[in-house]
Amino acid sequence: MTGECPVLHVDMDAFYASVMTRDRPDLAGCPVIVGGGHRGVVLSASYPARSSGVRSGMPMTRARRLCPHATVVAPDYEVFSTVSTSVMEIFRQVTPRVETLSLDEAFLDISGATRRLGSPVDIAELIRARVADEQGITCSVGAAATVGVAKLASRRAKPDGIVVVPPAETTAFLHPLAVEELWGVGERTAAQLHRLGLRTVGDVAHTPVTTLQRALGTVMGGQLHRLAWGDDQRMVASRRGVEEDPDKSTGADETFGRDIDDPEVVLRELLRLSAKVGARIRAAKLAGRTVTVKVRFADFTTITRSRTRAEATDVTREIYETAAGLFAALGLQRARIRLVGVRVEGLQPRAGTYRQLELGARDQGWADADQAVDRAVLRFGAAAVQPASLLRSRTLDLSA
DNA sequence: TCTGGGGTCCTAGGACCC
DNA sequence: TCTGGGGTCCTAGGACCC
Repeated sequence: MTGECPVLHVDMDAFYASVMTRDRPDLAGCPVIVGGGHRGVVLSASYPARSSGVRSGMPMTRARRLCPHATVVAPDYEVFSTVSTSVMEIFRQVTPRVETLSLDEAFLDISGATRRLGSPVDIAELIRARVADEQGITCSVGAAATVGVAKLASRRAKPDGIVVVPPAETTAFLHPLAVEELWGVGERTAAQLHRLGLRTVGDVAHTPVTTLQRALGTVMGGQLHRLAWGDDQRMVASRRGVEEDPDKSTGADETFGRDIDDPEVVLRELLRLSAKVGARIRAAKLAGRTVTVKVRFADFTTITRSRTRAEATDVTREIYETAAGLFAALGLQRARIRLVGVRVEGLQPRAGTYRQLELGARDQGWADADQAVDRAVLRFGAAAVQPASLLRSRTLDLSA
């Protein structure tokens, strides 16, 4: 059976909450919620908090009501990222075939590692022991023949466990599960399936694929039907270096502390977000052609407007001017705005100085300004450079 | 004091080209 | 004077994931 379950899915248990509290013995066994901001949501909750009904994604206000005694901790993404890097390194010492899904979970193809390290259960225990010893947090592991089943198995294993699903037991494992357990089935799709009278994965499996496709679309319908039979061809896609596998888009958005109806404030925020996105794109040596602005109104309705430029850009000023133009074209008359966002899509590698030769003298000035900002941020940190100064003076004041 | 922030993928209509 | 069809790009929205 060693060769029958070549895919592991490893998932940290309550990752953010575990990391934030591992050095706090006083909080062991206590309800802990990672989140914050007065308009925020729960990012992660410890298991004692979950037993009160707290879930990630839930508004903080509701979480506090459900679990008034919980300790609320602000997230520290630098620590999360450091722990994540170490954990992924443990995985890579087991097999080079690691597909990172997020900071706290990954697929491992262990088909080449069993001769050296033993059965899937042996390997899962090895990983769990090392993660616990070296990082002080627990994780759960699912083992199966395919990524889709391994992912469901690890959820079944939580917290702090292992579940192996051999191929012969796949349908017996899958079919009793609720449809919302399937990867890709969220609230909306689950409601659609319920309307068809389908509540379990087995129900989906025994529904003609054409019926599913009529209700959910060709791709989704076909995918769900295959998943319900544990039939998924997708292999573990070990992510290569970022050079070969860059992001397709990058963006930033921000919910205001309170709803805003002053266009000046919105524009200043668009500039700040454009600078943030521009800096990220330049750091990754990318450039993108499509700029998208997102606006969420007080009633939570959300719209996007995008424009594709003739040439890819990584220049903050160009991103900002495109974004500001899109926002102005909305013609909003003091609408109450909850959130704005800026995203650059269609990212492609930016080859060295090619871009700069294309620029006119004025634009070259903005690219130079960006480089000065990037250098200043590297030396003094992001707080040293206030993008708002760009807006007001149209020149870069490094003394700011 | 309901509802974050970072992404990916799919759909659908219209423009435009051959 | 009654009109094809395929392919690609662009835009907007929606669903989903962590």
